[in-house]
Amino acid sequence: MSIQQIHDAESSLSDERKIVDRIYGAVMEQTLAPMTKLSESTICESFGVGRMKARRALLLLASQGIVELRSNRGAFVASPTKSDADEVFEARIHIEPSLTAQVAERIDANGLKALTDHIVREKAARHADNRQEVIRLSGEFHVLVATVSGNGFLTRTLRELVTRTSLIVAMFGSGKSSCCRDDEHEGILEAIRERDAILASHLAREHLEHIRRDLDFTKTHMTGPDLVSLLSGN
Amino acid sequence: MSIQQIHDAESSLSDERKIVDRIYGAVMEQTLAPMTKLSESTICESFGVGRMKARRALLLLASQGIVELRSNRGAFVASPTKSDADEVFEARIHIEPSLTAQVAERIDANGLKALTDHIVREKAARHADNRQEVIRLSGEFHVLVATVSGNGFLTRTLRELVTRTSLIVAMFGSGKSSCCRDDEHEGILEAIRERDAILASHLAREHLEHIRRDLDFTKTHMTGPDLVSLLSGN
DNA sequence: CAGACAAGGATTGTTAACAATCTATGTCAA
DNA sequence: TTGACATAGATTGTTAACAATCCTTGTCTG
Repeated sequence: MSIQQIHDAESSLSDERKIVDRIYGAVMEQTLAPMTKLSESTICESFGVGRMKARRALLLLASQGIVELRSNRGAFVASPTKSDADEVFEARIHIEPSLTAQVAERIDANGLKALTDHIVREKAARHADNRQEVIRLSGEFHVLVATVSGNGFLTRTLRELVTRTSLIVAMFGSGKSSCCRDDEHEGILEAIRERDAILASHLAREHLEHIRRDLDFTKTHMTGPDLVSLLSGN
Repeated sequence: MSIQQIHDAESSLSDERKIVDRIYGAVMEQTLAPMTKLSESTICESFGVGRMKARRALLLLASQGIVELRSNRGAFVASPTKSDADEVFEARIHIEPSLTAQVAERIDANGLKALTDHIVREKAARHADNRQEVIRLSGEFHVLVATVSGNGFLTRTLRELVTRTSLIVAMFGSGKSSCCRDDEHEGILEAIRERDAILASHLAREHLEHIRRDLDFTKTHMTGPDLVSLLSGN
């Protein structure tokens, strides 16, 4: 009976949640590029769900700015503008330094282990030159900091911000350092481990500013270049 | 042609948006109490929309924690727990002081006028003893600060936080000062007007802590008391 | 009289068909 | 050859009917 209920909960609520999570993940590891079309039929077939579930999932993604719904045209992976990028980084700079400071003050052994383990995985992925894994883990580090703070609201908020950052990097990233440098994450972890809230906060802020500094907003919005390069490529 | 398009956009996308906005408003002025059932038929009739629009609106509200969807049971206005309240205030204390400081540094004449006008309306409502209006405007002040900062993401985030705070106050508010004291808002505005970022930040934080301090988590979750009082009342 | 049980009604969840819009292909004329 | 136009296909938006679950009410038994 309870097993049935658990199964029900997994298959009813989690259907949409599962779709949303998968698309979040694909965006975070930059498998899904901005402006990619997400047709209902594609999602229905990929996840084996009805059209209703697919539409609900797309609505949820749209409400979080990951997907853009155009009337009678369908859903597309969002393509943030420079203005969007400014908003996202501004929001992150408001939130993350303060949050990181709090984590440094209050973290317990479990939280510290979670962060440490994550850094290990991140280094391993970087060492193995697994680009997708590196990108995904780099983003997830920031979400993990929110998670160990124990604040569900901020965890959700950061998840959205990090995912949107991934889209921003896909749009405006300047090749070389298109993802977080792991030594910066390591530095933040060190500050947290030593309970140095001020340093942790400072490093978090600098880290965000480094990411933003590596963006290049001069290049045309990837709409043009992408089409042009595709056309010239063929 | 363009008028038609505008109308289309208003009636297609804005249908759900309109429903969501109205429910947000009702929660903010405490017309909608926690745990109130929001049946699909009610929403369909109230807004003159089909069941699909109603369900989509409820899904959006649920994704923002304003509404709770229970499987096969329907949608209910959320009833935050103490733990939820802690998360919301923690998040607000991370965001609002920093945001208010930034506003103090960067605000322009238009923004200043918007905030000043708002305070005037707030005082008028308080003077007229219009409780609902006072509650609504008190909450909206915080959203307005985000709005004048020009950051759409943070505006949306604060809108959600303020609305959830309204539910928290409905659950745990200790009668007397169940809403913001306007002199505190006025003080924050003064600090902003004088470009004193540090003071503005400090006042914003204290203001939030005052609101939180006036909560009373000892009283049972309003589920019990409400039912009991209703029963004894009849 | 209290509590368990069952039937009916009401509400939600799902599916399928229909309508409307957009996109792509092919045709025709300049 | 190029451009506009029309038609056919595909995709999205909407509605309505169906299925499943839950809640209420009434009944029956201990």
